[in-house]
Amino acid sequence: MTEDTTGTGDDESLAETFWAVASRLRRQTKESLTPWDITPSQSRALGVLGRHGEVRPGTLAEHLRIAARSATEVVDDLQARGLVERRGDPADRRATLVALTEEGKRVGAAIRTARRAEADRFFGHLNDTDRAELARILRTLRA
Amino acid sequence: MTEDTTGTGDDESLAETFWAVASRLRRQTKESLTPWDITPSQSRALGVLGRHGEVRPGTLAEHLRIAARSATEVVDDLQARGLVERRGDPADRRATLVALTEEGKRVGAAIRTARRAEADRFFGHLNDTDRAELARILRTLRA
DNA sequence: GGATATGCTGAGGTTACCTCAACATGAGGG
DNA sequence: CCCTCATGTTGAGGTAACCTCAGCATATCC
Repeated sequence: MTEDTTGTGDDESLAETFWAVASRLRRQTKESLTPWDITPSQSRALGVLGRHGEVRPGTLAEHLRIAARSATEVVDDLQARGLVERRGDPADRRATLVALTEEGKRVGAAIRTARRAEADRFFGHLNDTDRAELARILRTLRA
Repeated sequence: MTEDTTGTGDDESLAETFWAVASRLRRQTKESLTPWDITPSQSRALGVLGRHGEVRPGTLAEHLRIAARSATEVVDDLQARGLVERRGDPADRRATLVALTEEGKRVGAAIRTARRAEADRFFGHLNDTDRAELARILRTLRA
């Protein structure tokens, strides 16, 4: 009853396996970003900005599913690297709008390409059917 | 070629979706452990110890897929909570063996039960087929 | 126009990792 | 037997990515 004693396989549950995969993906993602000296969370923010144009920090936070305060931090870092800029929101003087700079757009596009290649490498071990299945199942779980 | 523009779904890639799910799972896992004041990584270590009996920190690190130094840290925390103890390895005086205390075994078992329930809640939105598919696909990716 | 809500950010904390280097011990060669 | 080299653990110090709580400015509504 002591379940697997099959050498190296160290999974007990779906969750364990999930985390092992997550860990692997995180490492690889991080590595694929080294040319730009950008962290994964910064790159995710660039992605959102690329897709949505200028947004307020709070909105960015929602898209990234993190606390508003944490979005401020990511924006700080990106701004320090000259990839985004803050403008006052004309509609609400409490608020700020975050937008990509020209450099930010260029880097964002380059990263998108690289990430796609990286994802292909990572998820490329799967055939098309499995990849589609995985996507579908994950979307269910995301809700 | 700009793929989805389908409203609220903020996914660009499989990877994005994956991380959204990971984030959700992490929060839920963390919450389910609050009764014991144990962090997720500590609980993973307890799991390994429960399955493998006494192991050296280095071995523990391999199972957890982290650096040896990081395993030391986890063991420190567990020891401070009285859940594991260190014994000298009689076979090699450089080495240490980490083993569960009685309390550690009890807590480990309780956590295992709770985690199973939590995983059921999380992955329970899936039907059996999807759950099996997910497990299979993740195992492929873990390699 | 005064209470209350909203948007952002400073301060400070946490978790889970990492690397690098020190130190003790083990193991093999000469 | 001693010397070199490998191995196991840990101290020191660092990082990314989050968090909460409190403060300030502005907006909104009665």
